[in-house]
Amino acid sequence: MKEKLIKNNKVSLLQVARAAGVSKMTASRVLRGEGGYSEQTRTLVMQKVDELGYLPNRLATVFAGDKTSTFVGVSIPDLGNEVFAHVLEGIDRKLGSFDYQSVLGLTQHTQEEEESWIRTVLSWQPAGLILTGRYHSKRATEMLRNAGIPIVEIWDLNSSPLDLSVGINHFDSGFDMGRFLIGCGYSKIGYVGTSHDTASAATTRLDGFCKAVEGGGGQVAKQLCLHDTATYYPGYYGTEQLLAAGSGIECIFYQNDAMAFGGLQYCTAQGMRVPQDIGIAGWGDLPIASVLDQRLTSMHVPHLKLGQTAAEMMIARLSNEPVDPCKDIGFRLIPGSTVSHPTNR
Amino acid sequence: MKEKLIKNNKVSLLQVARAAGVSKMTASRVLRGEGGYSEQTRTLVMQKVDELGYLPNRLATVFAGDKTSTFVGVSIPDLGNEVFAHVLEGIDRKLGSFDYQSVLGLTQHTQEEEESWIRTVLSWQPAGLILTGRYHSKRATEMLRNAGIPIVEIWDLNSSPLDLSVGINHFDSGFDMGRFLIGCGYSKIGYVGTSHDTASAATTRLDGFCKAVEGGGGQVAKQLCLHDTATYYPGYYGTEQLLAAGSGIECIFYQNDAMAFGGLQYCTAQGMRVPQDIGIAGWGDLPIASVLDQRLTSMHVPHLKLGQTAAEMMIARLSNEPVDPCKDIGFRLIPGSTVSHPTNR
DNA sequence: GGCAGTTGAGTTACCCGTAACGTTACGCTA
DNA sequence: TAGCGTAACGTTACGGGTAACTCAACTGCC
Repeated sequence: MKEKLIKNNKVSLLQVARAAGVSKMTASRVLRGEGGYSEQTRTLVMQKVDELGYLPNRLATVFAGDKTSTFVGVSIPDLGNEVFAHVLEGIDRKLGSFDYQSVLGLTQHTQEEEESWIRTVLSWQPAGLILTGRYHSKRATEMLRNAGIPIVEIWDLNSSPLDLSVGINHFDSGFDMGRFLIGCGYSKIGYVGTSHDTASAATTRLDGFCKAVEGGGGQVAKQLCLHDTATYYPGYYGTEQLLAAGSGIECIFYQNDAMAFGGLQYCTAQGMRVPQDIGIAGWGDLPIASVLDQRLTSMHVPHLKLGQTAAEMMIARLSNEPVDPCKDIGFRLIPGSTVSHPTNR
Repeated sequence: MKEKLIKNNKVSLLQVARAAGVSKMTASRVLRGEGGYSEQTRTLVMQKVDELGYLPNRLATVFAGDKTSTFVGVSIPDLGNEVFAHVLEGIDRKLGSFDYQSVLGLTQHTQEEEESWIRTVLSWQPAGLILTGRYHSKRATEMLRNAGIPIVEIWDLNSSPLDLSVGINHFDSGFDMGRFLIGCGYSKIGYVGTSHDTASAATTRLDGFCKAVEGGGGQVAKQLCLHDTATYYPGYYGTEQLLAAGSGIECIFYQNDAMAFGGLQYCTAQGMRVPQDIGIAGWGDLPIASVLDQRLTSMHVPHLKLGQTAAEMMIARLSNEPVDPCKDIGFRLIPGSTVSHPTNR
C-alpha cells in the first residue's frame, strides 16, 4: 500500500471548510445538521465532503465532548461453544441497529484474561460493557465500579449485579433437570462436562443437579470434567470414559446438547439403545436437536433473546430510560424421548 | 447507577501528576517507562496512579500521536453459521495475543450493511480491517482505498486484493467436489444451499461444482437456494423439497456440513440408506462430523487457521514486516462414506 | 433614519496525552 | 570556583471536533 507514504492524507473538517470557503464551525454545523446556515452553504459543504471523501473522526468528537463512544465491550468465553456464538449474535445485531459497535473479548473462561481485557477496553472510553458471567477478579470489580458506565452481566442471573443483569438461574435449571431425571426413575446418574472452574455457570448447574438427585434419593455416580471445549467429540469420548468404569450408570446428563449428541452417537455406536439401555439428557436446546429422529431431552434457553435483551437493557440505560436491573430470561425443560419416562414404563 | 452524576470522575494524567507534585509530562514518562525520571519520582507517581485508580485514555493517545488505534474492524456475515464463528474465534484470539481488539460487524451477507459498517468503523480510526468476502459496494471500495490502513479480505481468495487476502478458491473447491462425485458414478445430482446472492463464495462454489458436473457428463438436476440460514433444519426441509419432485436425484451436495447432516437425517428418517439409495456430500468438515457413525463426505477447510492467518497478516503489516499479499489456505477433499465409491461398486 | 431581529460566519477555549524543546539544578573536572 | 555536561523535570504547541460566544451584514418595521 503506497498510500501509507501519504499517511497524513486524512481529510479533516478544516480542509473541507477551506475548500468550501467557510469556517470550520460552519462546516461542523452543516455536518451535524443543527441549522444556522443557508441552503447554498449546505450544498457547497456537502459537495466538498463528497469530493474530498471526508470521513468524520469520531475520536475527536468523543474527545471534545467528554462523552462516551459508541463502543460496547462484550466479553464472551469462547465461540467454539455454539451457545455463546448465538448470544453474541443477539447482542451485536441489536447493538448494531442502534448504531453501537461491539468490541469483542474472548476471555477463555479465565478471570485473568477478563481483567486484562477490561483494563484495555475501558481505556477506549466505551459507552458500556456486557460481560458473561458474574464472577470477576477483585481488581476487575474495582475498575468496573469506578468506570461510571452501564454494565450488563449476562448468562448467570445475578440478584445483586454491579449494575444490570440478565440470564437464568443455572442452579435451578440443573435442579429441575435432576428432579426430572429422578422422576423418570433413574438413580445412578453420570455427568459429562468440561468446566473445571468453580466460578462458572456450568458448575453452578451441576451443583443444582447434584442437590436434586441426591435429595431425590439418587446418586450422581460419576462426574467427568474434561479439559476440553464443550463440543461434540468431547461428549463422545467423555461418555466412553464415563462408561468404561462399568459403574452401572443408567443415565447421563451433559453440559450441553452438542456434548449430549456426541454421547448419543457413542452409545448408539456401541449398540446401546436410547433410552432403553441408557438415558441421555442435554442442556441448551441447540439447533441440531431439530433434525434428530429422537427428541433430545434438554433444557431450552433462549440464547438469541438473551443477547438481544442484554443489548436492549444496555441501550435503555444509555438512553436514560428506566430499566429493571435484574431480568430472568427463563428456561423450559424439554422432556424429549432420550430418557425413559415413567408413563412409558 | 448514581455514579453517573459524578460522570466526570475520570481521573486524568494531570490529576495524577498534581497529586504526585510533578508535571504532566513527568507522569506521562513514568507511565510509558521511557526513562528520564528518578526512581523516587517513579514510585511516587505509580503510588498515586494506584490510589486514584487512574486508567489511561487511549483515545487521547491516538489523537495526540496521529497514530492509529489498536482496533481492528472485523466483518463477518453471521454467527449462526458455525463456520464463521470459528473464523472469528481464530481472528480474535490471535489479535488479542498482540493486544489488538476486534470491533465486530455482522453484515448479514449484504453489501449495504457492510458499507454502512465500514463508514462507521473507519470513523474510529482503526488500525486495520478484516473483511469477509471480496465483493464490496462501489462506495465501500472507495473508502477502503482511501483509508490508508491495512485491509485483509478473507474467505474468498482474491488474486488482486485491495491490500491482502487469505482464503480458498471456492470455485475450485466446488469443482473438485463435482469431479469427485462424477467419478463416483453419479450423474443426476442436486444442490441445497441458502445463498441467493451472486456475489458470494457459496455461489462461486456452486458455479465450480456445476461446471465440473456438466463437464463430466452429469447434470445438476436441481438447485435449491433457500432464504434461510445455513444450518441443520434448512438442510432437513430443503432435502424434503428437493426430493419431493421425484426427479431421480442420486446424490445431494450441500452448502455446508450442518445442512448436510440435516439432509442425512431426513433421508434416514425416510428409510433411505446412505449411500446405497442416495449420496450425501457436505462442505467445510465441521466438528459434528467427528461423532457421526459414517464419515461424511466433505471438503476440509481450516477455519480456525484461516482466522489466525488473517490476523497474523494484519499484524505483520502493522509491524511493517513483509507480507505475501495473497495466501491460499487450501482445502482437502474428504471422500467419506456417505457417497458410494466406484471401488465399492 | 434608527433600531431590533435574523442569518451567516469567525473566535476562542477546551478535551488528554505526546513530542519537541526549554529550563533548572547538580556534580564533576580543570 | 568557573565552566561544562547531563540528568531530571517543566513548558508549550498540537491534533479534530464542539460549545459558547462575538461579530458583521442584511432584513424589515416604526
